[in-house]
Amino acid sequence: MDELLAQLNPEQRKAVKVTKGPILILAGAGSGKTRVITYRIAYLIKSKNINPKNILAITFTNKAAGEMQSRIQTLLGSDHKVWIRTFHSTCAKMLRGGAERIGIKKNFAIYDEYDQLSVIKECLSDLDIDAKAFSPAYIAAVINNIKENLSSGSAIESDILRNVYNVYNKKLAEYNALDFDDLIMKVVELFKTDEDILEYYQEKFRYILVDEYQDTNRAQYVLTKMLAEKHRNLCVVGDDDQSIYSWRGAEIRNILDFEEDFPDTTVIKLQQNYRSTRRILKAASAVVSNNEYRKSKTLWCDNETGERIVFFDADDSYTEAAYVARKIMELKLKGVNLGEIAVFYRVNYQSRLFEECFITYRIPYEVVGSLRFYERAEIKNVLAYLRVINNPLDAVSLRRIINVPSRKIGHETMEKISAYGEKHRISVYEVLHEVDNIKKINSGTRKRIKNFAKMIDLLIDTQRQMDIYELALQVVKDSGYLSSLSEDRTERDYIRRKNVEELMLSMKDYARERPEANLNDYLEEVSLRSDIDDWNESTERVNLMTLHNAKGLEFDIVFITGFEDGLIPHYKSQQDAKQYEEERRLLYVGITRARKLLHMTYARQRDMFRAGPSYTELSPFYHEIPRDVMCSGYNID
DNA sequence: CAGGAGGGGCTTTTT
DNA sequence: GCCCCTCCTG
Repeated sequence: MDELLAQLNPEQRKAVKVTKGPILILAGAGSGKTRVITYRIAYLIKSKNINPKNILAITFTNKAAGEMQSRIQTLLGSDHKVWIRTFHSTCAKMLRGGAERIGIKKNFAIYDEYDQLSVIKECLSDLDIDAKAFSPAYIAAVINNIKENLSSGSAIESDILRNVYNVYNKKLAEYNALDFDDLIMKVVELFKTDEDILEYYQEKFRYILVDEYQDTNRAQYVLTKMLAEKHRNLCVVGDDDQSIYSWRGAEIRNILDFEEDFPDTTVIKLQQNYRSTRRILKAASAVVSNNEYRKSKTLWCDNETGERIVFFDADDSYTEAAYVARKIMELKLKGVNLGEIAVFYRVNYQSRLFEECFITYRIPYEVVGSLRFYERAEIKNVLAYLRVINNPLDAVSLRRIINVPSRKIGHETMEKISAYGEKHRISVYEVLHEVDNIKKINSGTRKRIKNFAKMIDLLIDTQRQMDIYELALQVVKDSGYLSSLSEDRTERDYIRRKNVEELMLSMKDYARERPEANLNDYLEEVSLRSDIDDWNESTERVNLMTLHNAKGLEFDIVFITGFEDGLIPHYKSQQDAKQYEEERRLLYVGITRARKLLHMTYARQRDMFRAGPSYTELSPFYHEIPRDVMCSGYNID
């Protein structure tokens, strides 16, 4: 351990060795944060003889959790039992244990954004509200806001919205489902309801560490505080300059006011940057220093001066993409690994132009996110079958698959089924079993419904004898879904079939790696998985991703594209000063990902979907970057 | 009454 | 460019 500690600078060492009481580690970009966190956990176990079971570490993504797991494993040279998870996954696990205490069955489904929108649309149709007057997306934002802040529905002023909120939650309860924010909120509720459970976890997790603390929301903050209250060994790590999730309810306040919440806090600032060149760091610091709302700190470094930041002013977005492609070709010729190159953009749809261009230039690339695998229709369909088998009350999934592939059970029929269920206070799934009582449905349709129900029942019965892969195979065969995809010979169906095959393969891996896991475990993991989790660092491909996804990563060479007013900062963030500052932080995050070389590009014309090309303005943040660290990229020809 | 075809609308970021 | 909704057909 001493050997390890010797590798750290004095501040880092202090961050590892102060194990008692509340600690705030303000870790600037590239200051060796991950190393400090992993060493800290290893130190607790090895030098302080803390039982690994008594440590909880919360990360922002599953990917980060996985990396931390393996790093600690390497440091300790053995298996360990530290809980390293995201907030959502931590809460899901806690709820699997104690949910029944607050009226949730433990096979609850986890609803993602799209499932949530389905439920909201159901509410609107039930309540006869025009979706044009209140858009589902807006309502989702209202609902999430309430839950993220642990506020109550009664705080909603609009009668209509308050009503939707209540009906929405009632439906989730009927479906035995929780949305993302419920996961956190319900655990807080559980802790408030059952002191024994809270005490159990307080006793269990004597040492708590929360990474990316600047991106926690109110609910997560309260949860953390409850857990840490007894032993008070709470270490939070973050950087207010990298807070980029306020739109998801994150409160930068949580990190800025930590010392007020815990007056005896040890504050440690990690301000030496080991990642980027001086010029890159200078640009990043200059940009972010324009923010009012931050803890002041100064990053410094001993690193090389490095190349100037290359700024390219393109006539249009196609030229921009071509510039990036050509620069990448040049780099490749110089022997640069393509995996060390990343292209960042503000919004997902920007990836398309780069993809098209890279294909013509034959540049291998990998897009993180965009068309998210687990959100593709065919994948969601297969998973919906599994979700119904796991939790037949899950009406969103049931509705999704009852007519996929087509069983001639359409909209009208489903309306009748829902109405019947509503009237007799039973679930949709139960209605399927007494469909003969609904005379309004013709006998042919009733027969088809009964066949469907029989198939699901059979799958429910047999699931216990199979692993997840075998079950899914049974599902796609019995349901006729696989053959329906095979029948058509369009390109689209081919891709869908390929995707389903890929899903099946991943299930096979899952079943092999985690033989003890059940269907419930699998579905939970898949529901909480993010794009970045599935991304593997490759040496062969250029990485394309949003600025948000770039957080926590680093690359030798970075392209920040679409450096325009309206994209960076995004036009929807320009009214509000706080949101505007967040856009600046987003840029800061992007710049600080680069180790050696940074390109920034701006397209004077960009196709907006409807009207043809529209003219753009250079980002106002451009003028915040000191002239002397930049140069022009015009000399490409 | 299911389901395909065609028109209109809209695109931030994500656990 | 894609998704959703509507309208029309079978």
